[in-house]
This record gives sequence, structure tokens and C-alpha cells, in this order.
Amino acid sequence: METNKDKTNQEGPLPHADEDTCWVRCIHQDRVEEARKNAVPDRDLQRLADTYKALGDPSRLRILMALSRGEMCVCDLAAYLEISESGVSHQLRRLRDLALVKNRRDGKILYYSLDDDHVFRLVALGLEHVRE
Amino acid sequence: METNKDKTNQEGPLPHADEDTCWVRCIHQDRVEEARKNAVPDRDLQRLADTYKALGDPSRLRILMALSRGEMCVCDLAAYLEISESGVSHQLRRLRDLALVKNRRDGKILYYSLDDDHVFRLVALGLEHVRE
DNA sequence: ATTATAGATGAACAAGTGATCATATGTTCA
DNA sequence: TGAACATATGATCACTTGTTCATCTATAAT
Repeated sequence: METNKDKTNQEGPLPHADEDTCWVRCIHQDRVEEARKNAVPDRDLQRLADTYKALGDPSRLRILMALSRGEMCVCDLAAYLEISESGVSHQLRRLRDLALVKNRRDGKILYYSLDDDHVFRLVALGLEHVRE
Repeated sequence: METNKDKTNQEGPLPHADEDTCWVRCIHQDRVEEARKNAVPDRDLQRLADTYKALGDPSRLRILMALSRGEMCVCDLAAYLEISESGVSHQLRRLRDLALVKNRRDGKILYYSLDDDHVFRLVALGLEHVRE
């Protein structure tokens, strides 16, 4: 990679005549275009961002970590986190909507668990990065 | 703590006499305690949440994905994302503070790149989950 | 059928966040 | 030295998000 035609290479902001953005002053046009070519579709990007956003909260992370050792019900989680059951329920809904957790009913009680193995690996990998 | 006796919750089940939480109505005491025992320290937990929060934004994700193919300077990224350079700079600062990206200076220009391999794997793994 | 339990859901508000603008810094070149 | 360039930073504001309270649904027991 690294086609270094850079270094004092700029002879002007490249008029470029783009339709929607004509203000651009970009130095490595090639890299920008390669990035554009390999860009992820907006739908995936948004879902990815939503997923990470859901992981970006200590309470939800603690829920996921607790569930990585086995299923638990809402009031267990509330006891563990020391927050209200309603609060837990709201968090669980977000996690459920993003397919990070799933539940099964047994009588009155709903047992939550991680939806798949990706979730565990995602959290573990993040933790690895944080701890280095 | 919160000595709340919410909802007609009279004479809670499980007297239990826990030191720090006496309001808890929890069903699987053992699971809660095991979760507590394996809990991650608050410092790590917060850093982890901050890291994921930083990944929870389409613009920042696009920056990281673009950088995974090689270093780029601020104005390249601004051109690619079609947002202001100031905006890019703000995003880069967050990513830098969390050790997700690093930069090197070459004359006037600052080249940004991913800080380490974890970052790339983190994004890739998330994408894998989203796409299944 | 009535009551109790376990949880879900909606509204409302404080706190946090992203985008933008103006200004400040650091680097190169004339 | 000073102007131009590339980027950083601070302040502001609109918007989003987490938490809480109150209400609602579903299941089980009486």
C-alpha cells in the first residue's frame, strides 16, 4: 500500500468538481477513493454502531458478563446490579432488540442468556484491549 | 441501597440478612453471588464501556474502518466522511484518548492509524455478529 | 374470580453527546 | 518575521440516552 506520492505534493486542493461537496481539500485522493470503495453499507454500519452503543454502558456490560456464566432471571440481575427491576428490564429490552440476549419462560419467571457466542467474544476481546 | 419498599412488597421473601442490600428479592442467590465473585473491577468496566461507546457511532466506525487499510490524514478523513475537519478532529481525539488510534506527524500533516490490532479485530468481530 | 408474583412498557426529566462555529496552536515557506 | 496551512480545542446548543415512577400484562395459586 503506501503509494507515497505525498510530502509537499499538494499543488492545490484538486478542483475535483464533486456534485455535493465542492469544498473538499483532500491530500490523498487515492486513499479516500479506496476507502469509499471498501465502505460497509449504511445498514450494516448503523446496526454495528447500535450494537456497540448498547455495549457502551456499564450496567449492560455487567449484565452480559453475568449472563456469560449462565442464565439468570430479571430479579437476579436486579439484585446483582443493585438497580430496580424496571431498570434491568429496560436494559434487557435493548439487548434483546439487538440480538445480544434471548430469554425463555419457565412459569412466571423469564430466564435470560446470551444470544450467541459472538457476544461473549466481543466482550472478552474488548476487555483484553482495555487491560493491555 | 435505596431502602425502597416499592409496590406492596411486604415482608420480602428470603430474609437473608445481607449486609449491603436488604431490599433484594432475588431467586437464585447462588448465581448472584457467583456473578459478584467474578465481577470485573469498576475501573476496567468503565474503560470498557467508554471504549464501546466510542465505537457506537457511525462516523467513528467509518474512520476506524478507513484506517484499517492504512494511515490517513485529517483532511483525507474529512473528505471521505464528508464532514468538517473540525468534526473529524473531535472524533479522532476521542479515539486517541482511548488508545484506539495513534498519529505521527510528517511536516504539517498528521497521519492517523489504528493503535493496535485489537481495534481491527473488534470491529471485524462486531461486523460478523451484525451480518449473521 | 381474585390476588400475588414477575416482568414489560410508556412518559418524563436530568445528564450526556454530537455537530458546529470561532479561536488557538504548531509547522512550513517566502 | 509573518502569512498560509493543517489540525486542535473550547463553547454552545439541539438532540439522545439512562433512570425513575406509574401503569399494564401474563402466569400461578388460592
